[in-house]
Amino acid sequence: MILSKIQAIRGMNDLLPEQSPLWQYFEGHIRSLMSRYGYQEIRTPILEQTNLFKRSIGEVTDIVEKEMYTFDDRNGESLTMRPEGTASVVRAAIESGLLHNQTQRLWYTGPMFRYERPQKGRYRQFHQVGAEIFGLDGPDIDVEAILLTARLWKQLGLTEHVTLELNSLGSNEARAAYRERLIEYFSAHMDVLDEDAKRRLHTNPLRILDSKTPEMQNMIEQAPQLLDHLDDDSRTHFETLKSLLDSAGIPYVVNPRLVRGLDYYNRTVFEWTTTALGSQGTVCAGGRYDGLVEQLGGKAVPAVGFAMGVERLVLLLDTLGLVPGDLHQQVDVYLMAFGEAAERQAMLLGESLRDALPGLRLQVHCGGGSFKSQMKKADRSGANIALILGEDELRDQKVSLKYMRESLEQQTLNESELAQLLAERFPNAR
RNA sequence: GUGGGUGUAGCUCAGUGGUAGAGCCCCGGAUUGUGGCUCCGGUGGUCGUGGGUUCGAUCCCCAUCAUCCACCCCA
Repeated sequence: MILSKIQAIRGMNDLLPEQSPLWQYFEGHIRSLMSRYGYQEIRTPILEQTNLFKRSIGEVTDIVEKEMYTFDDRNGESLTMRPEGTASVVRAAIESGLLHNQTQRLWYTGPMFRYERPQKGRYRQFHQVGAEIFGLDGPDIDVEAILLTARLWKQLGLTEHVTLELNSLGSNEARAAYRERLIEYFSAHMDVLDEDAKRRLHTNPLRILDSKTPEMQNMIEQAPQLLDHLDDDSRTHFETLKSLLDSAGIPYVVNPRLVRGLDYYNRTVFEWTTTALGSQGTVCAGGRYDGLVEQLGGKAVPAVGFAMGVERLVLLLDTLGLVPGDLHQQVDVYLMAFGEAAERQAMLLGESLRDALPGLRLQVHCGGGSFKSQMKKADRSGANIALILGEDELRDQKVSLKYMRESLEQQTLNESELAQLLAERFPNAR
């Protein structure tokens, strides 16, 4: 009788051993980078009260309307698996008093959940790395956030493959006023609007500017420009931002149609995009959200942040062949043993080598098998050195050392000679 | 939610209306304690699932599920 197989939930993937070194490589860069800029890690629960996301992301956004994993807890309270990280971080920061008369530079990473049709670079459980900075309202901190991401691209070899797009949404008031003007303008051109545009007219009119429908292009060209309706402060903020980026040597493209999908943004918004991933081209996006803290019940505090999609970036590295070659080599030394007494000895030798060389990646063979089969496993492990503990070695209290990848002669050593040789050979192991 | 492609061995894929094959992987041997190359042998599949047509379906038809890509939207 064959039982039906239980499969992973649609759009939720296992990270298999073959892929994990690449993820660790990426995460390693993130950790050190954040620390180099003085950002502190924050971890928040995956589940939150549903209202948190409704109040922050916006009731009429796609995310809230149809993409959230929402269900009732056993006590009847509505819970939601976080579709993004900012709302939770703001909630936690307010709740713990982190925003009381102080600035904070925070970062986070973890899984996010959105009920969407999966496709390349888009999954129902996906991972983001993000940063949120509170208590600073100048363009200098916006630039810092961008510089941080630019440095990451440089470290990963991605600089030439990504483009920075910039826009300013203005103050919340200016944005609201512009929104009304847009609705007015589009309403006067109802005959040209397609289905999508009509649907969005009163929910997210700014999005209509992004439409690719050919018949609408002329009309969109003539539409009032967001950048022409900025308030003076926002204009100055944006001009300074651009000038700081210029002096830092960071190229960018001003995209007047760049509108983020979440309601809480104001002033600076930016996206890093690539053309190498098909239709999901955004690998990192962020912006300023000066009103959100207050909106979620805190004292008004300016804030800026960004989030990047880990799956997309890992995929990009893979696609572009930017994965370091030695990443998949997971073992330095493979220790084989033949016969019960030697196996017992090998286990002890392994532990003693790990005591002496904490950084050494040593795999001890288990499960017996012929000389040939163990040698084969040593080869497949990727180890540069194989250690052999057989009858002869056991009798002489020695270990044979064989170089698997170089034409160096095999040696027979006692344990202290062995430890010394390995220490020289793997300087980082000590 | 909409559209299209694909589901055959662990993986990558051939194939035919008469119940299946290759390469890789894995195991063993040629080689008593020396891997990679070569050669030989072996394990492994209710051909996604359910129904229909048929004497007979892995193949044709329908449904369903999964997966991929695109739209929408987004990291």
